[in-house]
Amino acid sequence: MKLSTLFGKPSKTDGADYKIDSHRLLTQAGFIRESSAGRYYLLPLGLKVHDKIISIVRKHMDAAGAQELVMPVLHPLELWQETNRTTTTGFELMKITDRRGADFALGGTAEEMAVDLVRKFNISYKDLPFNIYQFSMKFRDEMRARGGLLRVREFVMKDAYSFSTEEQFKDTYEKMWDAYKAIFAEVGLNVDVVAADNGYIGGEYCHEFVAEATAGESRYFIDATSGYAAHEDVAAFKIDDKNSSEEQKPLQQITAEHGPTMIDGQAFHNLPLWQQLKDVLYFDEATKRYILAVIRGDLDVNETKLMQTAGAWDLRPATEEEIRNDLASEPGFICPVDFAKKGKNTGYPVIVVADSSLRTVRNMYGGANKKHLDHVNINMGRDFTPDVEADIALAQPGMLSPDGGELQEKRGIEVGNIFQLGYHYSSLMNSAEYTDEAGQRQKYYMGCYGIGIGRTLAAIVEAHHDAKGIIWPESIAPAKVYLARLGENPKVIAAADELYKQLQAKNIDVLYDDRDARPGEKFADADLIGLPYRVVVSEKHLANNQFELKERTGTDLHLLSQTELFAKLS
RNA sequence: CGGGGCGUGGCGCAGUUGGUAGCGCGCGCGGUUUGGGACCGCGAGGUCGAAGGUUCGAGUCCUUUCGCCCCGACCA
Repeated sequence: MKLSTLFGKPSKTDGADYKIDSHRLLTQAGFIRESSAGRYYLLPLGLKVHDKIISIVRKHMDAAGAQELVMPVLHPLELWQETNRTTTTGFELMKITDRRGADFALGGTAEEMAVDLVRKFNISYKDLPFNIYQFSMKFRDEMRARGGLLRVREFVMKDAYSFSTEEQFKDTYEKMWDAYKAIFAEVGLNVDVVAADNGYIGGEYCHEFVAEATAGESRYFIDATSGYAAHEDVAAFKIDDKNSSEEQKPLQQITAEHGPTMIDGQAFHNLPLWQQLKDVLYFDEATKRYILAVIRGDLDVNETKLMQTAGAWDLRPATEEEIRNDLASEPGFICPVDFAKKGKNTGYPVIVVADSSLRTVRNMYGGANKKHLDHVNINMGRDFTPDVEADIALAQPGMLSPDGGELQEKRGIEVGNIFQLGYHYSSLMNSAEYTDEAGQRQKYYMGCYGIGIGRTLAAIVEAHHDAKGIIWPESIAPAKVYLARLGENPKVIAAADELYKQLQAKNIDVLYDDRDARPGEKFADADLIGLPYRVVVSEKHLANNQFELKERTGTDLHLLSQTELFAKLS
């Protein structure tokens, strides 16, 4: 590669719109260019890195026994209808119609396609387990693209789908876990493996591989002493007892002229926040139910946990009109004691979900479903009985993990995940079965495993850069050596040209800066592009038959003979 | 989708009470330079996001619309 003819040269100026280092550096150094929001051109340098990441992923997937194939990008829409995912995906499905009027979804993930392929082969237990994967462009009509390559609308994903019996699954899942650890280690990323919510993909448990980064969007908690790690959506914690041994006092209603916030209530009663009963009313559009979440006043409702326990899909806060007119209560004074069982006008049912924290507190205070009327000495079980009692609370930094250590909050980039899908898809789709030893048809047990290649690339830059530019780990650098010649002395040019040829002959990837540019510009671009080694050919050192070598990570300049140079680089 | 901001050469920006578009970087050519982003000269490059309107006249005023960025609800 010669820089003089490279398409996509580095640029001195940067745009003002880049908020994230990887976005700015990758653009400035000539790796990517934006097309429209969330859609990027991958330029020659960027593609080299992208390809290297893919090779590493492929190597470890193959080693784990997975088999690569390619699926169509356009998915017959009937398949998505078969699993009811045309409306329930977390991302907007993009659709397209061909000339005959057949509807397709632009693939954003491919569980249905994988099942559809497998069921065409009428498999038996002898074929299990197996794992098939592909690298392909995924389309997601994200509500908001952001952060350069961190969150885009089109990206290459490695997606794998495993098929097995339930007994075999654990081994497959662990193999993928190990493969992912190896992949991210090899590309230079430290990742935390965190328990996460499986969302629209279905299934019962999953893990995200998160590269710690301030620019990341995922918030998660870890307990450094035990290794417990969980996304904030699912993070569990030990609940501290407050006054559960206190004697239950008689329930009372009192006039309470105060505003609608928690703070107003606390100030009025002059009691601790934890003794207040927090009530949050939601409506689930998917199942047409009101969900009243009740929790200790010092905690917040975790909507992901709430949706899981209540079986809700499409949760939104109830409006003031619904609270007043349909449920005969009052914003700021909602209380599960004598709360409506269903909407007066709509008839929609109400279910009350109580957080486990309410077991730790007695004689709570809270509203009485009328403006300026409060209850005191509310006790769960005596004064109201929830329909469901579960952990629906958001973890907070400093709380104790289920293992007893302190929870630390971290931020990171989710670069991969592994899902247990279980029988989710094989139950929803027809003929998703194999024949067992006894000749009986059985549903197979599935898992799926994704890695975003572009996001991984961006995460690597987030983790490896300085004020001057990118610092590529050697495993995925677009080339190993940045060769710069200084000045236009014919002897220097000849020597540099010769060195370039010899490096290529020895299969050392080299980017040759053969431009007629000043030294400062070449050094600046070398730092910006961030190859592991910089070799300089100059009049000054050529007189002694020496070349200068510098590592991107260091500041020392080494003067070496050509033999020494090759020894160092190969 | 809700809230905020912005659209003027490739990039970053200026453009006053409406009067027919300019600066820096970059790019091309010539020259002087050459160890941390040099300098001189010449030059190319813009339907001012789009459509409609007001006006003798619109980058500027009005309406509509499209795109982009940031914050929030989502995810590889």
